[in-house]
Amino acid sequence: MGTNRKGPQEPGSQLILEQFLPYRLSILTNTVSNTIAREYRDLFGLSVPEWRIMAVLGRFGPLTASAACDRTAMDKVTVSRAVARLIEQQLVRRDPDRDDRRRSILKLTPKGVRTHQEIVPIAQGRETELAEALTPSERRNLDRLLTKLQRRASEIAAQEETM
Amino acid sequence: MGTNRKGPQEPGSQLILEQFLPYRLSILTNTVSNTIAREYRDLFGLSVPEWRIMAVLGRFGPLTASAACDRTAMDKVTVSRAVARLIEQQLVRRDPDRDDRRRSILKLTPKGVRTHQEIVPIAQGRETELAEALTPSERRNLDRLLTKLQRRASEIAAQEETM
DNA sequence: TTGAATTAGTTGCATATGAAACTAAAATTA
DNA sequence: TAATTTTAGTTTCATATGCAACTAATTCAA
Repeated sequence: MGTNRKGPQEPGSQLILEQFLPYRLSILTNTVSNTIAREYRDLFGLSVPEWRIMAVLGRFGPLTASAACDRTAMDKVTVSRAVARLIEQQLVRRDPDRDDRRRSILKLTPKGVRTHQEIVPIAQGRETELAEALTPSERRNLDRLLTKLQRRASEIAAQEETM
Repeated sequence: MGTNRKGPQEPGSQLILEQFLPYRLSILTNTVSNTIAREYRDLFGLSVPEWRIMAVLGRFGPLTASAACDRTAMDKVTVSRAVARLIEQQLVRRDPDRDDRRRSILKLTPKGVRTHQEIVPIAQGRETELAEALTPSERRNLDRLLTKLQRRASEIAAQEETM
């Protein structure tokens, strides 16, 4: 309001979509994700959830499905289906957990390890290409800002949940 | 590489998912979008694409569907379906364009204007709540960084397209 | 113990999505 | 002006998603 220009059909307050943070984040993320998703699909036949599972298994070794959920912040349904396809493609193996038979242990197969090794540099290359739009100090800054925003966004989401 | 610690199953280079920019953007955006989407749905029965169409029509007045695509960066299919539902709900009116009969002109109905006026402050409130995680100077900074990243991301996407 | 509540993970269902094919109108070219 | 190409927008179809219900195993409590 205040000095805010009034819009063509709108006597009250304006929303300047192109400056609206949730919108800008969404556009940026979609631009980035779509590019990357296409590349993973074309080169490796992997979806983003599938690739994320590979990434956490590659980094943190054998994990249960729920640990993979935590690590990737993906829904358990999403993880369950991604894992099913990875097993089909023989990139991941599932062994029952002896101690708790509800669980199973997921790990990369040798083929999975090889694929993972191929993808990582490509993923890093894309990230570098993107991050090169910023100076090193800007990058550190972005890092801090994203951390703060994520913390706040999670708070808001959690709060909303209990209403 | 270099001093990079080697992971449990991975002799080569590592990808630290929780520091990987595309991943972080995706988590943040999903956290924000899901919260907002739930609110729009619960309060107004609108999906995110629907709300975005309302927002650009509220801000930029009567538009064709393809202008709405450009303004929202959404797919024409998404726009077409969102518009169809908005017309059903009598929030948007579609009039044929006299000059070019392939086109039609979309505008908010009076009811649509009222709904828009109700939503804008809520949307702004959420954004404020989120942005309050940052100081004013951090916000300006974020703004700049997002602009730079978006420009680069679009470049990469466009380049990829022609390959 | 044994019955109730929790947790791990999968499946069913209803909705969302986007690529590709399509219809209709307009612009371009021959 | 007729044939071709392009553009606006919709529909179709195949896939993705996520909630809710489910199964099976485990933990908790009486």
